[in-house]
This record gives sequence, structure tokens and C-alpha cells, in this order.
Amino acid sequence: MNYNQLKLDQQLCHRLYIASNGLTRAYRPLLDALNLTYPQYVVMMALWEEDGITVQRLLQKTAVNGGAMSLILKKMMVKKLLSVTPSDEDKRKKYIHLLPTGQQLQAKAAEVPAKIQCAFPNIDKTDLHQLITLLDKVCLDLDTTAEHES
Amino acid sequence: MNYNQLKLDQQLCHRLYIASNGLTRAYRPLLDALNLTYPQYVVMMALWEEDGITVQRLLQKTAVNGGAMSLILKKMMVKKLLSVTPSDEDKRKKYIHLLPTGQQLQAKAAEVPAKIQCAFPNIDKTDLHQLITLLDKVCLDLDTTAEHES
DNA sequence: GTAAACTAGTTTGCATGCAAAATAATACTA
DNA sequence: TAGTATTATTTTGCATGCAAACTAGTTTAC
Repeated sequence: MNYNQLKLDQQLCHRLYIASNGLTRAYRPLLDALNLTYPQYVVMMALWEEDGITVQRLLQKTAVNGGAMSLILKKMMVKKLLSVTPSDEDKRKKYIHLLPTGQQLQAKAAEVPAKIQCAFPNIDKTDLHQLITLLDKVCLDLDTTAEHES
Repeated sequence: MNYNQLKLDQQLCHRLYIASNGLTRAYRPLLDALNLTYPQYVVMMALWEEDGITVQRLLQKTAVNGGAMSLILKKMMVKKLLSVTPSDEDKRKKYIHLLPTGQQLQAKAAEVPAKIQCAFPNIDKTDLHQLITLLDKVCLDLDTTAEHES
């Protein structure tokens, strides 16, 4: 048997694995300068876009794992980037608010996207657009599959 | 300031993050049946393709982290999937060989790719091909950048 | 020929990703 | 309204990903 379907270089998942890990690794030196890890950076982007949201909404926007998010928020609270406040109407809910330190960080972070692009001279705007469109298709199927299971 | 470049839905990295994590998650139920984790599955694919290789070659092929690989190989040895043998000529090197259990697992694993494809009805062959081509471009730039740093 | 430089792998410590169980609070239902 | 199902978030335990330090063995250069 040849089992060609098991060849590594034919696996989309492996390409995604390599590209995703690699890209996150490429962010590291830039994010170190902001004293943020990659998931923390994602949380900040979500909050700069929409402040004062619940943990649940933050999970939706970032797609960060719920279990991991608890720890991440604690660490970000320690850094005075944000505050976590239980809701009055529904005590299960907690609202996340940016603190001044977190708001001010946005100006520094604004330089990150351009710096990252420099590391990818082979990827032009067309490629980028195509990639995002195709990845959205993958995500769409992932959501659909996940729905069936619940 | 609007900081449009910081919007989450414009970040390639975030799409990759979501797609990669999601796809790995989609593999989980299938790999559970083989008693493999995702990186372990990647190691097996590499060995089914090329048996008796060194740890270094395995790291190249799989792009699994070196530190993680040590633990992964230990666990796979316990499962009798493979053996790790120090080289005679160069005692630093170690060769990885499939054991019968590991070889036999290939037949079961052969069904995985088709099952995964079923979970992605929106992704046709053209999409898949384009995605892989584009992701290879990303990986190429990642390698180039990494070289500069070393 | 030996010290310095390099190579192959492992260990360490920290930060997630993940599923499942646990908490706590709210909504629904008979 | 007691009892149950549901929702929001946290905790737990395991498996990486990662950089950096470390170990052991090999190669270079002087």
C-alpha cells in the first residue's frame, strides 16, 4: 500500500499548523516590546475595538479558549491593562473594561501590523485577500461541524 | 484615532489561529480512536513516509518543537509505536524506527483524511490547492525571516 | 594535540489549547 | 414555588509550543 493520502505535504492541517505557529512566533519579538503574549494581544485588539464587553463576548470575538481566558484575564488585570467587574443585573456575567494603561498601549501597538507585513515580502495584497477569504471558508465549515455536535 | 490596521477581522494571524486550532480540534475525535494526539499523528505520518530517521530529520519533516518532541517520543515509545536507538558512528544522533504496532496503525489511519474532508463541504479541490499554495508562500517568508535572525 | 566552536538532543519554566467537571446564578416548568 | 434545566465563568489535568539553559559528543583551528 502506498497510502498517498497520508503524505505530510498533502495535509492542509499541517500547512496551517506550520504557518500559524510560525506567524505567532514572528509576532513574539514585536509583542515582547509591548509586554504582551500573542493571545493577550488578541484580547487587547478585541477591547480596543469594543470596550466594556462581557467575558462571553470576548471569547466570541477572540476565539481564545475559555479556560485559558480566565488565566489570561487575571494576568492582564495584574498588569493594570483591564478591569473585570461583575454585572449587577446578572451576577454570573462579568464586564471587561480597559484601564488607562491598556488604552495607551494602542498607540504603540499600532506599529505592529506594518512591521509584521515587512516580514512577508512574498505575500502581496491579493494573496492576503485570497488567503483570508479561503480561511474564512474553512472557519465556516468548522462552525457548521461544531454545531452538529452540540 | 481609528487604528483600522488593528481590527481583528483584518489580521491574517487571527484567521490562521482560528483555522489551525479549529482544524486540529476537528481531528481530535478521529485521532482519539487511534489513541494519538495531533502532533503524534504528524510524527506517525512522517515515519510512515520515511522510517529509521534521526530526531533532527523528524523535527525538520514535522516542524514539531524540539523540546516537545522529546516528550512526544517518550510517550510513543511507551505505547510501543516506535523505538529510539542511539547511532554507533555519532553517539549524539538517535534513530527512530517504527515498531510493528506503529506500522499496523497506518491501515486504520488511512481512513482519517477522507473523514476529515467530509467535515469541509465548502472546500473544493481548487480551494484546497490554492490554500496550500498560499500557505507555502507564508511558510517561505517565515523561513527567510528566521534565517536572518540566526 | 588541545581548547574553542559546533551539533544533536534533553530539560526547564512559563503560557496557552482543550475537554470535562465544578460553581454559581438565572430561567423555566410542572 | 420547589425542582430542573440552562447559562456564565472558573478550575483541573493533561499535552503541547517556545525560548533558553544544559549535557554530551564531535569537529575545527591554531
